[in-house]
Amino acid sequence: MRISEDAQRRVHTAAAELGYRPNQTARSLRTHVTRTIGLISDTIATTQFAGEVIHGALDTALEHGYLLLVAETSGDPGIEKKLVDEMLDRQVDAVIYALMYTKPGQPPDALSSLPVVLLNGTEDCFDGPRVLPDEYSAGRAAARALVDAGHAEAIYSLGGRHLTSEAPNGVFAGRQRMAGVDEVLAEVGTAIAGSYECAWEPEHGYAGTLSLLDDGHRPKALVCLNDRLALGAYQALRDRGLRVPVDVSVVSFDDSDLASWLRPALTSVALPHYELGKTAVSTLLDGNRQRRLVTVPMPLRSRDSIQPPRVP
Amino acid sequence: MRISEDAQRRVHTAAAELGYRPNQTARSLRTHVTRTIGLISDTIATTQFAGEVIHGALDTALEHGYLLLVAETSGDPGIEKKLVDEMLDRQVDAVIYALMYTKPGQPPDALSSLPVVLLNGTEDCFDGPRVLPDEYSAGRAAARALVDAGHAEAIYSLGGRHLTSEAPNGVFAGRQRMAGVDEVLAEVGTAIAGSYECAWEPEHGYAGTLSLLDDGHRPKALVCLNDRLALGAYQALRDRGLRVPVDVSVVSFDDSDLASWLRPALTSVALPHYELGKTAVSTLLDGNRQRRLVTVPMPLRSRDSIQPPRVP
DNA sequence: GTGAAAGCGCTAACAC
DNA sequence: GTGTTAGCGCTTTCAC
Repeated sequence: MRISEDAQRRVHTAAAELGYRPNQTARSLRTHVTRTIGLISDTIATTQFAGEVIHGALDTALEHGYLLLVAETSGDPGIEKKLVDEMLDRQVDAVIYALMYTKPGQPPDALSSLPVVLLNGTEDCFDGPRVLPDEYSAGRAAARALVDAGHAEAIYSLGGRHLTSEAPNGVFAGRQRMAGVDEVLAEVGTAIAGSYECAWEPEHGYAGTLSLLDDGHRPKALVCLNDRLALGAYQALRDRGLRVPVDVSVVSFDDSDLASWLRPALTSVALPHYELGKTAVSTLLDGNRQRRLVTVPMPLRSRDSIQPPRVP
Repeated sequence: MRISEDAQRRVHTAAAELGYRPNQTARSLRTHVTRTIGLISDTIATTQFAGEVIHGALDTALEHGYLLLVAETSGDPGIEKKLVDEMLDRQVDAVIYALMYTKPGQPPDALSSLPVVLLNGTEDCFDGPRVLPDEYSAGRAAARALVDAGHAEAIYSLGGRHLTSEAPNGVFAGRQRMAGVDEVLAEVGTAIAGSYECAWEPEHGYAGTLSLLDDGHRPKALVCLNDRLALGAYQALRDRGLRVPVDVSVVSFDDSDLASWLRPALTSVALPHYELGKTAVSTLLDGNRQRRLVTVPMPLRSRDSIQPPRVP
């Protein structure tokens, strides 16, 4: 100790008073760490998804002194390349490569030099951590909610696995959710009475519900594969004079704003956007770059759209 | 020219082949420019607002070789301070200080040293460029849509200026929109038949519509101050056996996803989130730091919720 | 015009 | 341990 404690303290107070902060740029040049994480997404706009993901990611990043460079490719490989280059130029420490919804897709090779976590990507050839919502358990939770209320018969699915001409195998979330639903129903000795396969948009929910009804089906419960489908279902049921939940119980997925806006308020299994963002960052920061799957629970949000089936 | 053109070309091709890119950190240390813009928002999550704003801001930023450091304060001054410090440490070139919805609020003093544009802030004591949606013209456009369809009588407002006990003067958007509506109606020699003042959430839209109806009012047209109120209004009208647009025409504001999901699809004056983001960045980059107001048009999106009034 | 050298603000390595 | 120095990769300045 060549300088006195007093002197040291005086320097520190002076620094604090002057508001001295080390220059991060200079520090980065020397150390090659920028304390900045890139968040590259295919689409941040269309859905409410992104906002919460960013929020969760940012909160966790900030706790560790990191900031987020956020960008969106719009699915355009040209933009993606430019974005990746710009981020590399700025020497981001790591990247979250996020997809708007759970589907195949993986980060470009240019990113292979740094830590990357794949958010929402089902591509299992990606050689690093992937974080995904636990869609299978979500399906189980939805079915459980119905079963626990006493439902067993005439349970229909609206949306199903999202089987359409463009996606003949459906979508990942659909397959997983339906697998969970089917399993729980099987466990209590029953099964889905019918499934209307379609794209997960309100108009198909409306059309699907009408088509079910007009084909003579009499659903006592509807598993809507997302809230937008449930919106369509509500409209159709009302048009046919059926009441939710008195005549038909409804359970759904996503827990978007819609779920709480609808009347009766919709019971829905939440897509945990915020947690997904948090988990992506903490997975990135835990130092383990090994290939693995990190799964985030999807909690059931119980509201007013489920009640025990009426005995005829 | 000491080196031959050929040598120069060979160097350039070699650089391109090796994928050489100048180190932005080193460059920044030397030049004090990072080609990075900070986007600080009070809330990016809750609303779909943020996604599109970020998208627009990013697109424009990228065109100019800039990237976006995105952060959210959650309205917490402590977080805000930390965020601002972190951004200052990283030497962002400029900052967009954005508010989730149009209201008072201004950037902290710590940012006064660099170019800032205030997005969605009504605080006119802020000494720099502000960008705001043109709510007044939006009000005019909504009223015009009704008037052009032949409406003049029994036009009610739902939501009004958002007069509540917490906000006794309402909100900026409400005051502006209603001013525009009132003016257009006055121009054609009529006026609002009544206004239901409330917070702009679906349940109030529902309650407000019912209360209007039950008080003996017979609206032929409803100006809903946002789409969520319109959702509530649709539910209430349906409950009372009134059809949109046959019995009641509806026009709304925001043009959120809801507007296209509702049946009949809702005519709504759009909040141009994407354009707001674009405009914020281009305003930031045009070099003019003077205090001024940049206004972004709100376009009418015509759908199926307006038709001429029935003659009794 | 062209080439060399200084230096941005910091930290890691190195002598003492 | 503690003080000094070299150098991160670039741009700008200044000699030539």
